[in-house]
Amino acid sequence: MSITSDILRGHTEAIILSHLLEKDSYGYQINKDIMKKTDNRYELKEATLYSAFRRLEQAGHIRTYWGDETTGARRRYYAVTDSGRQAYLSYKKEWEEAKEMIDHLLR
Amino acid sequence: MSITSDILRGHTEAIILSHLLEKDSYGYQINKDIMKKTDNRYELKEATLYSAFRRLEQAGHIRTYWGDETTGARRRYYAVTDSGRQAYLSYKKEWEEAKEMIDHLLR
DNA sequence: AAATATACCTTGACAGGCGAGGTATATTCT
DNA sequence: AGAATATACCTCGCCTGTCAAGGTATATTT
Repeated sequence: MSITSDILRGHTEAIILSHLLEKDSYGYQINKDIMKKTDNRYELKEATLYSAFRRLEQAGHIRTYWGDETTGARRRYYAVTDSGRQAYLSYKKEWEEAKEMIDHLLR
Repeated sequence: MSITSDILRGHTEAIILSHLLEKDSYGYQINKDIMKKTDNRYELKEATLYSAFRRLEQAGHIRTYWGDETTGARRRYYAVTDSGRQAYLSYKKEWEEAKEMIDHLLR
């Protein structure tokens, strides 16, 4: 496993929540968007993405609904819940703290 | 597993290398030092610490020697090798990049 | 007709973190 | 003197997030 993967580990859910806070979206799109946002430096792998969706839904942080496409493949959309908004803020705070700590420890 | 643990995951080796760059040290001491450095907000658990030592030694990033204590329990000291210095710099650079990326994705 | 793009999903392996347990020596407390 | 604590080392086996590999279905492009 690359170092990058391990450094990014644990941020998946926060990244998804953050992205969904902008607007509801679906798996395939999120995957593409993250790659674009990072200039292809980071790909949120599909298997990782879907297992994160399951955890987030299980925790009540997101809810899902099917899109009403009349053409093309069906899309399962995800939306952040109130609980998800809270979780995002909590994650964010934790990240700020962790960032400071790691910076300190790696000095 | 707490969120913090997952966020910290993957930084263990870098944290150890960084610490050893200051001065050679041994397991028990490093464990205490990290706790002190972080105001007890983060404990590098012993099992985690020792498995990281094994990996670092395996990779040639650290070498070990026994202390010459005439009293108290014996101490196994660890020292960073040239390869370890390189690895530290590489880790550090990756961290700076990852940090920027996560900040961007969590915006 | 075949290839590609869009879109969903599951399974099983892998690796790092760590709880729980173990050993041994020295010091402090009652 | 005996018990408890601190110092110091270590291993085993579970847990969990990541991801390679595989699968399905529809629409478009070649």
